[in-house]
Amino acid sequence: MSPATVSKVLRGVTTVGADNARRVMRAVDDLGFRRDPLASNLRRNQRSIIGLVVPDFKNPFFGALLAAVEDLAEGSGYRLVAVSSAENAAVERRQIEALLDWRVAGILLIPSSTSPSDQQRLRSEGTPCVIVDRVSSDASAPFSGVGVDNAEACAKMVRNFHDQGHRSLMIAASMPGLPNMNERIAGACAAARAMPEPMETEVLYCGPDLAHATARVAQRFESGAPPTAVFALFIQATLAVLREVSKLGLDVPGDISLAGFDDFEWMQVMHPPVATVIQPVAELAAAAWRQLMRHIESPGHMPVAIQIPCSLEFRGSIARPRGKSMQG
Amino acid sequence: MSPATVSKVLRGVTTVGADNARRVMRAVDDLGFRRDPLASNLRRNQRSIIGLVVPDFKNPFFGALLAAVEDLAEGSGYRLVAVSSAENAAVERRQIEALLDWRVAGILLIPSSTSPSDQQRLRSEGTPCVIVDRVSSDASAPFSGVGVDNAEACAKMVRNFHDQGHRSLMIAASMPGLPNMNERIAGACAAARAMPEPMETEVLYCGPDLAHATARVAQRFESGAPPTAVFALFIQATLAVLREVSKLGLDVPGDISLAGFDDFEWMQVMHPPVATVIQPVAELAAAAWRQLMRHIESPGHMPVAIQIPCSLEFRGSIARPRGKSMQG
DNA sequence: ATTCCTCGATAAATCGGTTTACAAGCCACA
DNA sequence: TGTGGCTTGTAAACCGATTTATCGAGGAAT
Repeated sequence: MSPATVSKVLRGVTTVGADNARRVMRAVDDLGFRRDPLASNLRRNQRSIIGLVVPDFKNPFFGALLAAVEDLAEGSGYRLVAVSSAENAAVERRQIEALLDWRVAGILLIPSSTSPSDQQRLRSEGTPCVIVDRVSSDASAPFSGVGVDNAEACAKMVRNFHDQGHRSLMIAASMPGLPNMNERIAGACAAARAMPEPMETEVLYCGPDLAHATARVAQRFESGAPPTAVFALFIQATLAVLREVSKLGLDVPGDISLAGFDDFEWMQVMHPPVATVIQPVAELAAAAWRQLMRHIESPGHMPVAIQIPCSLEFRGSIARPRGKSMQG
Repeated sequence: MSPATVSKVLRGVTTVGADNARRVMRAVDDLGFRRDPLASNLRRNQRSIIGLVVPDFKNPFFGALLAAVEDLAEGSGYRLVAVSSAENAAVERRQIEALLDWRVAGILLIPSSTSPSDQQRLRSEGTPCVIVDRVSSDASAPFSGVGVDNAEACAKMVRNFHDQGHRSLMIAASMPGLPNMNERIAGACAAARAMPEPMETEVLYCGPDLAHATARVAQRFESGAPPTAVFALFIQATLAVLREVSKLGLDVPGDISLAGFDDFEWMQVMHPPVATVIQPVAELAAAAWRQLMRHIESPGHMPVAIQIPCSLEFRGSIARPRGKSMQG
């Protein structure tokens, strides 16, 4: 029995006799033979691995994205290899190099570095790639991007603050530079400016992690009159605000109304539950996957930019500020 | 210039002339040549991939474990491929099969299925494997296990409840069957029985996810007198208890004291902050990695069981029950 | 009965890199 | 000068699969 015949049977090619096929199958069962998909890919020169670069495995938002993409990969006969860039440009570069070494069929990248030169270099490698979530709105971007409509979602949230009577808003962002963060800030500020009654807005950059965020928020709250509303644009800012507010003995939403970003399970368990912008993780993953498949199947495809709308959950952490009646 | 020479240079073999080595390096730089580690492994018959099977990417505890293991892998020249079993025995089996197809050098498994037959089958494949976190205390286990000292940690927590004056304790577990969950329950119950004054303990099985847990906890709280203390043994139970307690207008810790398991960022932000058992993720990952390396390097190695102690954080969610003075 | 055609099975080349075996070059020593 | 040891470079086999080309057997047609 020749290896070619075995290979045919295992791939389900029909040009093999029924009795011979049965013999092969039995031998496979008996010997516990498993074919090596890596060796197979080597010969076929057709790759079946998709790389996913995530900034932080500990963030359940990225965890959910990872789980969704893994499902899609399995459904399309691909295997997913997820790596973390640890929010670090150097690590990200190294991880992408490693994926390239593996000859992945494509890369889904949630960038942690903002440097466009890195993306240009990746572009020149020729491996299909789609930028996810942290999409730069730059029209000359080398890759397709799939993100959410950050500006519109934030505008809606700001309008809600305004309609509830808030006139002073603090926007708690992470660091300058992340494209989606910039969109959120811009969307929120633009909406505030467009309101019939002016809203005083300030942007507080809170740094990359909970420790920095807590320090920055504490510093801000100690240094002057706190705003009546806080819009925390990422999870650590939400946590930092909650911590500092409770430390100062302030009441949510009595003294300060709060909105967050992303829907984490604990948000609904707080009292009051935390209002938030919900990014549709499954749709995000599905759209990103679709784009990547398209780029893999037709390599000449032009990059496109896709924005998916978010939904908003107005929960108990937002209320009218003290002293504002329903009329005012 | 022959491929063999190039290969030698790239692997850093010394039997190649300095001038020739320089020529190769320059050509590599110019052509952007990258060697394929997969093809390399194929020929060397020496695998450099470690598989990690995790029950749920959305749980930050597993996310942290994944990040820690990824670091260790990179440090040892291995590449990590993380897959999710979605808390589902069939998916877990499929994922393990896939890793075996890849000829991984070893597997770190956080089991979601409790069936020992699956582990026996895996054992017979010969691929080194270490069970992490959900370790069965069974001495005849086919693999080394690295977990935490669940029983002792839970006993300490129960002792603290007792010393604070609590005499009725509800233990909120996930589902019967998970080994670490059983250890936690057993440790807590044994400690309760061993107290000088008797503690009334009940075990509530809450199911796999937040929806089930919320329903079960709600049902329990509606059906009879609530306990003065709740020990939630997994995150969804903690969240469910917090939600139901707040829905019923009860006060933590005034009406009910609460302790959780694992340290999530939001726990310190709640008011009161949630007391909890902290599993040392980094140590867990390091010990598991060490064991796996040992099994890979010396295949005949006997399985061992390692337990790492946890630390406890007694936070504001635990207090003396109402009506209990400091004296008793 | 011979030729042609089709179908199923096998041999051999291939993917990208490693390894073994061997040949060539150089120097020293008798 | 011839032989032996040592270094350096190359040819060829190989890892586990797939693919192409080839080949033989059997049936239909002449």
